[in-house]
Amino acid sequence: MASRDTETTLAPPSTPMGSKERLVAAALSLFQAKGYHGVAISDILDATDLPKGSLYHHFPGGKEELAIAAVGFIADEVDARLAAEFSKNKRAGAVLLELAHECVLWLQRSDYSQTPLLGLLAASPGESALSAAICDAQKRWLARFETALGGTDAAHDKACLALASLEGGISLARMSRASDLLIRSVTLAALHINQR
Amino acid sequence: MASRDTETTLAPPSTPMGSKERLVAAALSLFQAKGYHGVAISDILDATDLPKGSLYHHFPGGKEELAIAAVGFIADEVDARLAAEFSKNKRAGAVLLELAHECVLWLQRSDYSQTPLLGLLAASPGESALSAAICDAQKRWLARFETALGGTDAAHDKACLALASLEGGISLARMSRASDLLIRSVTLAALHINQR
DNA sequence: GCCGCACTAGACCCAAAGGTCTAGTTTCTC
DNA sequence: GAGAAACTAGACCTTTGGGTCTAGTGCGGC
Repeated sequence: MASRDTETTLAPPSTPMGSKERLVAAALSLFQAKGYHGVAISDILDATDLPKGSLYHHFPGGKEELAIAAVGFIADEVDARLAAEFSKNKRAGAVLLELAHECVLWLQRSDYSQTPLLGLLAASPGESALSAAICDAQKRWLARFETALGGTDAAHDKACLALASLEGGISLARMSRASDLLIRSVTLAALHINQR
Repeated sequence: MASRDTETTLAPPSTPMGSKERLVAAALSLFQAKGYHGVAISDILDATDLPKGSLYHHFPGGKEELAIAAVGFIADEVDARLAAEFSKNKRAGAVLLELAHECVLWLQRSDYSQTPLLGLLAASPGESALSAAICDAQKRWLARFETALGGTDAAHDKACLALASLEGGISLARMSRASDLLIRSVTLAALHINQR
């Protein structure tokens, strides 16, 4: 799954290939903009110009299965990205800031309608497989930061702050349509994380 | 509106009086748990044991007007709370931590289904009056922290980090059903905020 | 050439969504 | 105690939701 080339953005592939990929890309983008319940199947169909039959062929589980696939996609995307950055021995704070800047671009490009990452998906049906997928994604990202920060208990704390300031900052920025709110919080968090 | 006595919790009033107040309380709680689109009018009606007529009598604007009222309620609540705490000359970090601990209680009491504050509401119809209400609430809270921190530019940054770590931390904690993630990020943020 | 498969196509279905409307009932006010 | 407001009650309507199903289409192997 996700046979991406060496792109570096968090965006869905610019030239979606098969209809399955197109469905995932459109679903991800819509879910990030309006949340799970805010997106109708027909919205996704409209965005992809695909008929219902295709969707239910590729995702017999319907909306939820598609959402899970979308979460899995972005989870892999970010995870791979983090792995790549950390493998260059960059400092955690720098990686965090870089990620934030990319999110800003992403926000601005979509006129603040889309929030990258998982924030909005959280309003998903409780106790479902989808929640589990989201939770899993977050755990993986958290783990990346944690190990990059040394794996100690303090590292765990810092990793939490990193992700929290990112997701929270995105939320702030999105609502106020002001990307500097994201940058401010993440910059400060990065500063703290890099200490010692 | 919100003729609350001297309670100190973020929770809706324990003894809701009129049906209008009950509607707002139930709506707030449901919206915080499942997001705007995740809640059906009938859910709110079920929760309050009120007929449709009552809802549309008090809120002719329907679901959105009710949501705006709910946002206004929590906005006032938190704002008043912040004002009270800061008037005692408490340090901003301490106030933030206190707030976080209350959120933890709130999360645990609702079995991690509810997120206090506005996080989930964000998945609201874009460009609506509701978004404006949410944005306004966030601005007010941000301003409280900012002035309490001295009103400087650095204070603004710190205020952003405070709110971001809170909202982001709640999101992390909720998804993983682990309140320590919230505490960890906020504690670290508070530490940084209190510096200098 | 034709069989089978992966996929497209979209009509169709039922339940639930948000909202309207008209009757009641209560509760003030005078 | 009469009349008007404020509020409750719930039947009803319309649209949209997610999902099913059957028919078709293109394309591979043999």
